[in-house]
Amino acid sequence: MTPILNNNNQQIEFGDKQHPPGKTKIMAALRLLLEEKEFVSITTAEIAKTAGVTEALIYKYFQDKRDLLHQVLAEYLSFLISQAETDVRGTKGALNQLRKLIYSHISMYAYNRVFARILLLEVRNYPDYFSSDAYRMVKRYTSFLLALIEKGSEEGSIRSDIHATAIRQTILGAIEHACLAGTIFSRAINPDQVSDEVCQIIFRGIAVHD
Amino acid sequence: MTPILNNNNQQIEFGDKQHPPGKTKIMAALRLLLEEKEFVSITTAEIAKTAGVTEALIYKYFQDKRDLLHQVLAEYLSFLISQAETDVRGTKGALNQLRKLIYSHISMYAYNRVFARILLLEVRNYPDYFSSDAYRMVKRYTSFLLALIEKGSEEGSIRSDIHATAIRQTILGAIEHACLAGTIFSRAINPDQVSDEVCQIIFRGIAVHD
Amino acid sequence: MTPILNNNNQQIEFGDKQHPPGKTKIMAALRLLLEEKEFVSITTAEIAKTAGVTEALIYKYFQDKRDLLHQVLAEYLSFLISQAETDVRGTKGALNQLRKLIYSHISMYAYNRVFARILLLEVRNYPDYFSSDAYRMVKRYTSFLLALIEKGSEEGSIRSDIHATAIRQTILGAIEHACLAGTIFSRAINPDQVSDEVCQIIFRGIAVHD
Amino acid sequence: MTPILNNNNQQIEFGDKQHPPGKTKIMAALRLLLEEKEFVSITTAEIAKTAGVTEALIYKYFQDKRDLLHQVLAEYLSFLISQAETDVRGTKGALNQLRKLIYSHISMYAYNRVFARILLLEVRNYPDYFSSDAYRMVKRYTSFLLALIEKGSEEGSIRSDIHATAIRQTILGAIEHACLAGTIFSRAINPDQVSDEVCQIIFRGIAVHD
DNA sequence: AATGAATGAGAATTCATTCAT
DNA sequence: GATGAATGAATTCTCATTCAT
Repeated sequence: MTPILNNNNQQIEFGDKQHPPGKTKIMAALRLLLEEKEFVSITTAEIAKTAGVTEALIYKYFQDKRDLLHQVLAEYLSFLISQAETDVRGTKGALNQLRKLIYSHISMYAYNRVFARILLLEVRNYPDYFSSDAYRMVKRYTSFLLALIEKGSEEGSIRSDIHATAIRQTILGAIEHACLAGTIFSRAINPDQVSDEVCQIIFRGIAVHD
Repeated sequence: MTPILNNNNQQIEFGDKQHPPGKTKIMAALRLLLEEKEFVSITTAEIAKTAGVTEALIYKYFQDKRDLLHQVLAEYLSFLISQAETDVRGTKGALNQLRKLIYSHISMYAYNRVFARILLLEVRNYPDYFSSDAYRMVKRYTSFLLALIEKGSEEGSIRSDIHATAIRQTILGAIEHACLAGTIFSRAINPDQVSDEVCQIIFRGIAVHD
Repeated sequence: MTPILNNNNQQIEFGDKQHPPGKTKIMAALRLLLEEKEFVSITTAEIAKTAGVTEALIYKYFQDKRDLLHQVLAEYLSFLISQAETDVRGTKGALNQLRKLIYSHISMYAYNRVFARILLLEVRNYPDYFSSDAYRMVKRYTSFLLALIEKGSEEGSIRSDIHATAIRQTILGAIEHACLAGTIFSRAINPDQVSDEVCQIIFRGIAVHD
Repeated sequence: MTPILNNNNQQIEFGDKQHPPGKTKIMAALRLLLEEKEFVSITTAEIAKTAGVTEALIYKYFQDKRDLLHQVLAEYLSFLISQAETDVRGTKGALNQLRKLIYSHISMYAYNRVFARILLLEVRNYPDYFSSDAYRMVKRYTSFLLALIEKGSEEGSIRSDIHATAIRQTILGAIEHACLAGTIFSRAINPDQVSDEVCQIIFRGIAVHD
């Protein structure tokens, strides 16, 4: 089993539990298999066998193998997004909100290695990802992040002499890079430490100011 | 033809011109094809045809298709490394050296899209990359970067209250993320602008200090 | 068609008719093709074409080309074994039973050249045969033969100053060598004559006793 | 190194030492490789590498890969034949001569596993063997054996109511089968024991005579 | 006597995918 | 909601072999 976990390490229940059992089993099977190998070397036969269904059933619920991957990713993203919204609602001040969001984002990778694998390594190489629902959700998430940065600029807590998009880029890059090695080499990621480091650098810079 | 270009957009000549002609043609063919599609959808038949040799010759010079990819990557990396060494030699002060290096790194991606494709998108998903010579060169490059950051800390120009590795991570993450979109969507990357943005944020932070 | 024949030249019906149609066709196709050429020069494409199925189906039912060969062999062996059991049940005295068994064994080769080809020429060179089910059946058969010889020794009809295993070895060697030339050069094997010769020599020896 | 050994475990020197060094090295390389795997899974590239020459050189001295195998076999056979002639010259009485020959034949297999592999497992499946020089040498050897049996019949020491060819068949079959298992599973063959067993059975029969 | 470079042609095997039931 | 049977189409990789030098 590879359930989806929140940043208290608790298993998430999805609202979309209305999946037929076969579909649920297939998605769980792919999640399980992604713990151990890359998507390309997972065959539909393997997925079906792990799920305890026939290969044909995969094509009942998913357009093709990549669509399955994207739907699995979308489930994770829907959680990440609702988490981000909750975070912002429960915090005051753009910088604090940003810090909270960075922490949640890193936690998501830390507790859901499969999510990290998919988003950081598996989907990007193939053009079809960029027209998937999952990608649309990513855009939604990053827009949300951008809006937060812009709000910070207006507030006066975030520098306004740098493009908000450049700031977003750097934050996301820092997060991803910090989690990439852990993901690739299956090493533990410590969300507290990593988010502190990222925030220190991004918020205050590395140069010694005099 | 897809020659390797430096940051003045000039074609690089490799010292290792001692390749047999067939090998050179094969590597050039892969570079050319990578301009237009992902590695997985490039067939060995296509590579051979483009190179004007037979498929079998690929397997004389490369262990398999991925080894070819890694060797192509290694050629780019050998240039990136020598460039980094030159940069540091020609500049004074860790921060300035770092800025120069960031600029060169981004330029390398900007002028050699194929290099960016390979390093940012194609090799990471497959475990065999991490035991390749190319990966060893990447490690060499990042060690070099780390040493530079440590030197900055000693000099007093770079904060020493943050792990040098965390700083490196953030820099590399920022660079990669900044170049990733351009690489994926084949959009131009402006090395001056991108490196300025990255340096502003990383060097000075995003928070308004009072 | 290359059905399996008993020593009255009658076609054998297998109990294991529960094969899916494609699997049956593939096995029949290989039997047919083995009438005319060696296993190595039979391609999977040829097998599929002869069977009227696609090559891929072969790999649905068999692990690889050799596994197909082993499964075809196993079908023959399952018949040989049941034949041997029948022979022994219907005859009295170890020597007579042995003679009957030798006759049946030689008949099996005589009437099923493909079986002879496979067992005497095709499987032995490759180590994987020795971990196949087919090989396990051969062991079962030769154990049965050994038990028969031991019974003869206890009865007093077979010399007990020679290892039963040595006797078995010599009998099997004599049978195989006698059938080998016929198999290789596609010459008819006369079961009556060959089994008489083998039995005369093995049972009574070649030296003139005085 | 895989030299050819006689039945005193001494290394044989061939008269045909006039081979050019490359040819000798290639034949030795094949002998060495055959200690560990089947002929089909030995590649010409491997042979060349082991021999320390280029693949092209193999085709200078041998028509093709199988011709190389046959020439290696022929060297062994030339020794077996001269050994057989020596044996007969030094012994009196057809049965004694036969016994000596059986012993030498088994010793040859016992001390030269590669020879056994080639003759018992590798050459038979392929029709081209039967038009090779090596096969002609085998025929010469078996004719020699047949003549010996016929001489025994005339002498009165060997039964004349059985075809000499049937006797020869049984003897060769017994020897081969006795050595086959040892060859396949790389188990030691004890020439004294095996030849005793074979001779006991073949010479005196297995039935208890009253 | 020997080599470096290159090839032709196949050949097994893989895998996602479909469809009738 | 699910399956058993079968396929199409490709794709990597292998390997013996050749030839100019």
